[in-house]
Amino acid sequence: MPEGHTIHRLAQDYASRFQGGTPPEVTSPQGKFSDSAALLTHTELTTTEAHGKHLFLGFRDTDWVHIHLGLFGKVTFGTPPVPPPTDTTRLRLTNPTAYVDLKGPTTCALITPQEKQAIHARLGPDPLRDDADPTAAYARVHRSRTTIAALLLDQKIIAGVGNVYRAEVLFRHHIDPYRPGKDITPAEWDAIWTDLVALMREGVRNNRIDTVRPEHTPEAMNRPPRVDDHGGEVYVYRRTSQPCHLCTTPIRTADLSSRNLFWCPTCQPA
DNA sequence: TCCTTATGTACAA
DNA sequence: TGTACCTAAGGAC
Repeated sequence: MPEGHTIHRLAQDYASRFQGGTPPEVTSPQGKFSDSAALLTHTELTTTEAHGKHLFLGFRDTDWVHIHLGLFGKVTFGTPPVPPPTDTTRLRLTNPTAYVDLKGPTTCALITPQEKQAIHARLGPDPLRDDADPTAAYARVHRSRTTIAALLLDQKIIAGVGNVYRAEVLFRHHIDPYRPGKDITPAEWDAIWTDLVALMREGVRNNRIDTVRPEHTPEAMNRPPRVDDHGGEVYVYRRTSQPCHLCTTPIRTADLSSRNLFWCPTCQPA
C-alpha cells in the first residue's frame, strides 16, 4: 500500500540487487505475466525508474516492465534459499544472490518506450524527480474550484502524493482540506511543494512516512509512539478522535471522493 | 468462516 | 458517482 516514496525506494532496491551482474531469471508463478517473463528471462536489467506511483524496470533499455501496486500490491526482497512461490506471485526475479517477489499489483505489463512515454505524459510533476516543475502543478491548482484535498490526490496534477502525505502536508501548513484550489496562494503552494520534496525524500531514505516535527515526536512530548501498520509518526492520518498533538482537539475524519480524509478543525480552520 | 478495511486507479453511466 | 479489480490481515461470529 504505497505512496510515491515507496515506489522510488523500490526502484533503488530492484537496481541494487538486479541491475548489472548476472541477468536474472524472470518468472510468473501465478501465470498472468508468463509470456512476457519468457521474453525477458536471462536478459539484463539495465535501469529502473519511478514516476509518482509508477515503477518501470528497463530490460536492454527497450523493454519496460510497467508496475503499479494499486492498493494491495506488495514487493518482497530476499536472499537464497528462494522460498516456493504462492499462487498469487505475479513476478519473480532471481539471481545467484537475491530474489524479489511481486504480488497483487494493479498493473504488471510489458510496454514499449512509446507506451512508457505516454504514461509520463499523463502524470503531473513528481516531487521526487529532478525534472519536476512545481509551477506547472500550481497553474492547474490555481484555476480549479476543486478542493485542495482532492487536487493533491490527482496524479495528473502532482504525481506520487497519496492519502497519508495529503493529510499530513495540509496539516503542516494549517490548510483546510476543503479549501478550493484557486484560493491557494503561490506562497502556500511553494511551501507545500518544498515540504513534500523534503518529506518524501526522507520517506525514501527510511522506507516509511514520518511527518511530525522534532518538537512533536513521542520522545519530545513524552507520549507513547504510534503503533500502526504504516509505521510512521504522523499528525492526523488515521488518528480519528485522538487529540491533536498541537491543540488537543479530536482529529476529524470524513469521506471525500471515496477516500478517507483526516484533519484538525482547529489547526486547519475553514 | 465471514466481514471489513486499506498508503489506488480506471471505467461506465 | 458508483463499481470493479488486485490481496491479506484482523476482528467478529
